[in-house]
Amino acid sequence: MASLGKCIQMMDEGIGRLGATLPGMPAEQARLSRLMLMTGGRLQEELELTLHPHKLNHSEFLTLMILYSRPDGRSTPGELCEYTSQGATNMTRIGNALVDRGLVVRAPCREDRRRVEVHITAAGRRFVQKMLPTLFPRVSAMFAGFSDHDRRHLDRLLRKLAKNLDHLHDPEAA
Amino acid sequence: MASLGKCIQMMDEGIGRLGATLPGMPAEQARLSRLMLMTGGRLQEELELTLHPHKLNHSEFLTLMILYSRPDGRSTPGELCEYTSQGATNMTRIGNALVDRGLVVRAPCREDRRRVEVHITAAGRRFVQKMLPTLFPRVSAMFAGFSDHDRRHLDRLLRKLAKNLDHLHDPEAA
DNA sequence: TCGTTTTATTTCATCAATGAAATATGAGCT
DNA sequence: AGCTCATATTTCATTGATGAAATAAAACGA
Repeated sequence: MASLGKCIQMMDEGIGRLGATLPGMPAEQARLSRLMLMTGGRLQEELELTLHPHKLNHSEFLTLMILYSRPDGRSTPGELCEYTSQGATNMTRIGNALVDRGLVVRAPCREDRRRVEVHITAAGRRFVQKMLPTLFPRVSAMFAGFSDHDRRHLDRLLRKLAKNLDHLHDPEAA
Repeated sequence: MASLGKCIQMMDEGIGRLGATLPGMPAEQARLSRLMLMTGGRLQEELELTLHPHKLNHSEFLTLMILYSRPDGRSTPGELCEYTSQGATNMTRIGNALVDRGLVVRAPCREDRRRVEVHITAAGRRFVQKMLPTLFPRVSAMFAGFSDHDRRHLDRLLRKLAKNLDHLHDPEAA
């Protein structure tokens, strides 16, 4: 696997030559897109690599973390679908996987019995408290050398990009 | 599919509560990781959506673009593997797909006949010249409202992040 | 009560991507 | 010539994810 640095260098040269021959090309924006795709992709690999020993995939991890970080530790499959960008079929599967491991339980919802409530269990909380800190050193290392200023800038720019991406599909939404 | 904005809001609340209960958590770095994962993922979906009508997947597109942007329009499977992060088996498949569509041709390499040279064809060039500009409006829209300053900042910060990610796996490499 | 809608699950079918190992060919060295 | 390494392809298998449609149960409205 080539280093990101190598790939980026390659990309820089390529876009340099491309911009010279294709009139009207937004070269700087294209470069930023590629940078986002490359670093984002590598970051995701990194996360999945770290999750693997804990037998979690990204969706399961995300689902569990949503539940853990909720004040009441619960949600419904429908809501979880929303925030994890998963289909309903998949969310049932994710729920099954987490239930099988005793990390969450399902319970019928009192107010609306069509719904199901997914609760994180005490074992689920313990699991998160053990596994999450193993991510901390890696996350810190990723942003080594970033000043407070850098972090605020990156935060701001990524949110701006996210907003533009939202507009791309639904120009009306906030 | 929930908007990125909604997901980010959710994430902010979650990390806020998490940071309060888990001592030693690098909350700001975690937030940036999530932002990178979310926006990077959405950006990738965006790209693949745009590529789909042209019957290209990401790897095929990348491979074709590398060839197109080379001064001599050629490379070898091995080198292409490097820069696309694909295995050799996959690169053979990608080559087959592009050859079948007449966008590239394979030729034996004169200096080292174990190698194969992959050349972009005239039809391949025409294809790129037609399809690539269809991406321009989207790419521009993604970075709408970004000043030159913003773009330079984002560029710099992403490269810094990329370098850190490289170090994470090979602390010796440049 | 009946019909419609919402919510979740189950069933079934893919589909896409990937990759390890065996194979074929040629380079390079002694 | 004979051995080892490098390069690409082929074969075979798997995994992993994903999702459409049918099903079940309950809310909601006329």
